[in-house]
Amino acid sequence: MSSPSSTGRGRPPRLDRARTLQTALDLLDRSGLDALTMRQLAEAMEVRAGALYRYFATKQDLLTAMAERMMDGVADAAAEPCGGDWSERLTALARAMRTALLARRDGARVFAGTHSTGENILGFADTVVGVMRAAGFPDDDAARALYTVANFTVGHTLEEQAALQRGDAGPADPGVLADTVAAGKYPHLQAGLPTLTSTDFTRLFEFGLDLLIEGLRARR
Amino acid sequence: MSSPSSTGRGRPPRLDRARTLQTALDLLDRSGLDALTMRQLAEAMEVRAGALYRYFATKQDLLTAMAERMMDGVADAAAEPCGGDWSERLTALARAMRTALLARRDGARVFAGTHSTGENILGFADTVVGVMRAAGFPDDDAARALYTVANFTVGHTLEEQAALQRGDAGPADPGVLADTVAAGKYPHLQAGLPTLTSTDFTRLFEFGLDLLIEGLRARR
DNA sequence: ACCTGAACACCGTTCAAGT
DNA sequence: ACCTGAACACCGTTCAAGT
Repeated sequence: MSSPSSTGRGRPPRLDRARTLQTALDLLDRSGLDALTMRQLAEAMEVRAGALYRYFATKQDLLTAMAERMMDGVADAAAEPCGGDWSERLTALARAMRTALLARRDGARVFAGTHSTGENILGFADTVVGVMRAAGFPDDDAARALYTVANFTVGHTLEEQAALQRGDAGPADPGVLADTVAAGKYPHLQAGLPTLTSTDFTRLFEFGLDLLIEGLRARR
Repeated sequence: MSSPSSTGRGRPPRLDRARTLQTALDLLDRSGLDALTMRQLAEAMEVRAGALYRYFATKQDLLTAMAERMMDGVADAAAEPCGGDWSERLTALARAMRTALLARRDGARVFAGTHSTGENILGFADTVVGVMRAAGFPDDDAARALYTVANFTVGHTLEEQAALQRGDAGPADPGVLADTVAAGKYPHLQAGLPTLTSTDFTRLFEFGLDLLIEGLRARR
């Protein structure tokens, strides 16, 4: 064990993994992913950028640890609907994942850009597959359901946070879209305009999630 | 009209939007998104980086144009299943989108990071909504179906290309996962291991797409 | 009109040297 | 053991000046 702060020898460290991670998450919320640089983080911790590399080998490692931490407690959502069947549990898990990503600025982008193998995501994955197996789904369908729900949730939340950051009112920007569509081309988009520019991302997410659940029900 | 190369005055330009865009796409395929810098692109075009800004106001604008170009012809996929019903057409459109993103290195990342309002994506969106409306779906469900299918497709392909770039054999890396899972925790992941480490991303995509189609069928 | 040269204000990362 | 200082090899973007 030659990892940092292993014994009481030497100066007490001004840095540690946990505090660095927390400061990084705070900085993410304040400034967004593009402004989350090793130098800005170092400044927030009152050290030089080089010092951070004692605790995270690369910035990618830091981002992975951030993604892992975002998923803290998400798997517990399966236990919430006590008497719930598989569909209620799976719905609760997907909602909890979206909520966790939405809870931090650029949360979906951070998650999509990393590949954690920590206990929070593995625990989440195990829980989802477990719910499906307990419901009688074969192992391969249970595994595929995990990916489908997770990929949809990430894809949706990526779009949702991007639209929020762009300042769009809803899934599509009303101003831009209305002008283009009014020209006469895209008649179907014109018909869908109220929904396309609606602000209700939650309803959009629930729609897609419901499709997946119904599709799984049909397969069972 | 004071845009570049408007009249025959002055030196013939060594640069233009179309050639720059094509070179950028070629460079993307050769080097990947992280190595696609304005300086590297300029070098490939034998100019200095500053010259590119006469044709694209920002790098983000260039990436948006790249994403738009990737979607070229994707909407045509709806016409392919000639006698097909809405479900076959929607399936064809989703497959065509995934194929288009897979066709270029980091295609999904480029697409997810931009927000084109060009005729290729608007045409794609209009076509998808049109297929759903023609099938009798109400306008709001048609619009939501578009987002659900698109967000799932982007989310899936993002994961697929990330796994390919990581060199994983399948959706999850066998080596890493097998070790962690063998420890005894995550019993459900252990059961799903064959599928989780399977190399068949196409099958995974088709599974999710089928769930969405079946969910839509149930709603209609 | 189109491009160069040079700068501005940054990046992630490394590593000898200090304490 | 832990951090600084300084460097390396880059970024995106701007803009006066050349041709």
